Amino acid sequence: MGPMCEEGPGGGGMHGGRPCCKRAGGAGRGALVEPAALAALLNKAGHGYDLRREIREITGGELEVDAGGLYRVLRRMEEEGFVTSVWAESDSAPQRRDYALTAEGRDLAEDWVAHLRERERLSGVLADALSSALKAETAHGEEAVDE
Amino acid sequence: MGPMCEEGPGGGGMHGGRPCCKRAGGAGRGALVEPAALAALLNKAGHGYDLRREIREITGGELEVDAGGLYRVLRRMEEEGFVTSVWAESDSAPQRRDYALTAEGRDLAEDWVAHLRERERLSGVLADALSSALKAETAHGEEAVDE
DNA sequence: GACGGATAGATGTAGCACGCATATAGTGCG
DNA sequence: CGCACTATATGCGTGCTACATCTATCCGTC
Repeated sequence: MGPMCEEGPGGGGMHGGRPCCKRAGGAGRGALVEPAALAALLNKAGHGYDLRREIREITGGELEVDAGGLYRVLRRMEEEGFVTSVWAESDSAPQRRDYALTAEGRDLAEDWVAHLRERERLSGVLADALSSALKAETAHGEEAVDE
Repeated sequence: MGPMCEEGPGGGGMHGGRPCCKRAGGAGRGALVEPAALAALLNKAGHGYDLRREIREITGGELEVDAGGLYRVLRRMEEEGFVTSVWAESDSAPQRRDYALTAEGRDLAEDWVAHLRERERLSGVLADALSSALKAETAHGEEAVDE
C-alpha cells in the first residue's frame, strides 16, 4: 500500500491482533484514485505513468496510487466519456496513451470536490465522537479522578 | 442508502450519466460502520438495534447505518475479541444481545481516531487540489479574464 | 382472533474500490 | 545477454457497503 498505513500517528497495531488499518484496507479510505486522477489531469494532461507522478506531487507524496488501478480507472472514465485518449505518436519510447479531460470530466471533478468535502466532514464528526467518548471514559472510569 | 447522497451540496448528477456518488457507492466513504459502532458502544453499551439509534444521534443524524451490516460488524468484532455479548435475560421482549466493549476494543477505538483523522486530512488535501485546479482552469481558460 | 407494524437479530447477494502479483514490450546500460 | 526503467494492462483476492429477505416476538387495533 502507499504511505499512510505505515506512518500511522498512534502507531496502531498492538492490541487485539489487527489494527483498524486492516479493516480499512482495500477501499478503506473511500474512492481516491478517480478524484486523484482528475486532479492530475486538471493540472497537466499526459499519459498514465506521468499522471501517477503528478498525483504523488500534488498530494505532497501522501498518496501513491497503484499503477494498475490508475490505468483501470482511466480506461473506465474514458468509456464513460470523462476523459479522452490518443496514442502518442513518438518513434522511440514505449507506446503511451495521452489523456485529456472532457467537459463532463470537469463537471465530475466538481462533484468530487463536494463529495470529498462531505467525506472529510463525516470523518471528522466520527473522529470527534470517538475521541470525546474515549476521553469521557478515561476520566471517570480509570482512577475516579473526582471531577 | 443513508442521508448523504441525497443531500449532496452541489446537487451532483447531471453531466455524463453517473455522479461521483455512484462511483463512491458501496464502500465509497471508507469503513464507517465499525468506528460508528465503537463510538456508540463507548457512549452506551447496549444491543444492536439500540446502538443503531445511538449512532444516528451521535452523528447528528448524518450517519444511518444498515441494520444488517451493523449486526455483521458486531459479530465479527466479537470473534476478534473487541466486544463481548450476552443474551439479555428478559422474559418478554424479543431476544436481544447486549454488547460491551473490551479493553482491546477501546484500543481499537483509539486506532480508529487516528485513522479517521488521516482520512479526514487526506480528503481535504485532495479536495483542495481539485478545487484549486478547477479554479485555475476557469480563470485563464474560460474568458481570458486577463490577470 | 387475525393483521400489520415495531422491535430484534441474521443471512444472501451484488457492486465498487483497492493492493499485489504478473504479463507484455521497448529502451538503454554494462 | 541480463537488468532496470518506462509504459500499459489484466487476474485475483479482500474488504466494506447497500438492498432484499427471513425468522421471531411483542403490541395495538379492527
